[in-house]
Amino acid sequence: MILTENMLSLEQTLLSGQCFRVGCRDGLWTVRSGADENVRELNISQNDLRPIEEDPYWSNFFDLQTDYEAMKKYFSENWEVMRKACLYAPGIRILRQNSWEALACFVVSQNNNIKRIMGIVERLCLRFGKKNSDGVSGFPSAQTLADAPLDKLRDCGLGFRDAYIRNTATAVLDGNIDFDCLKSEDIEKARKMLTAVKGIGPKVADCALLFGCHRLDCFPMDVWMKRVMACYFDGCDGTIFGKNAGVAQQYLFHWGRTSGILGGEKEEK
DNA sequence: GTCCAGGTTTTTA
DNA sequence: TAAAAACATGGA
Repeated sequence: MILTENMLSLEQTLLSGQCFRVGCRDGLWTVRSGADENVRELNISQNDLRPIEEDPYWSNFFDLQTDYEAMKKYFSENWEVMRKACLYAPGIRILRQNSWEALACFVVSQNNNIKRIMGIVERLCLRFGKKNSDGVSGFPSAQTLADAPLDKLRDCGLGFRDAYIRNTATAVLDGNIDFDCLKSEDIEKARKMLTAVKGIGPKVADCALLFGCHRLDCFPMDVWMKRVMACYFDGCDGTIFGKNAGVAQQYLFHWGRTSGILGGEKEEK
């Protein structure tokens, strides 16, 4: 397979607010993913994506087995606004991230901005995560964060989210949150399993399901998506887009937030 | 100094 | 029930 930029754009995918352990210097992207000593690091540039195609872990991470061309075609043929959003950033894909890491990161994300989220997540990894053989710190385990003193968590910049992170970690340890269930259960049951935790509301739950469990039917409604849906889709919810609504959501979110169409600011790099 | 950030919980009317 | 306030933190 020859991966074109229309099939995978590192910038569009990695900076669309779905993952937080990512950086770019002089066109070289660094991506880290995984918990504790299982963390992996990828260094890659847009003009040579072969390391992704040749490594099963990263092929899966970037979801290469899923046909985004077909989804974009379906969206574009049925909604003129979707056609614009798909043309605006055709290289977006939904990453297959570690479920626990994604859930915890989106708990951090509430009432927060992406730059700060990235900093907090990095400090959590450096302070609490175990390193792999290359010395890269992984995302800390649920056990580690459940056991961490709240003031040590807060030192990472979590603010009022410190207890939310602990609650979430504890729920995972106790089996009240079970990722196998989240991936297979009825979507409403999965949502309830998540929102039972104090600190996880409907938006964070949907992000955890879409970005951490690859539940493509989930359609996180943040302030940007509410504006997009109100302005261009007669106030409908995501169900109009069908079983892959979450993918439509990501194209619309990125378009609405960074194109200036809604009067939004351009995303800083 | 004020406002905001891919929200959620708690309080108030 | 529904709307408003509170919640930490740092950058604009």
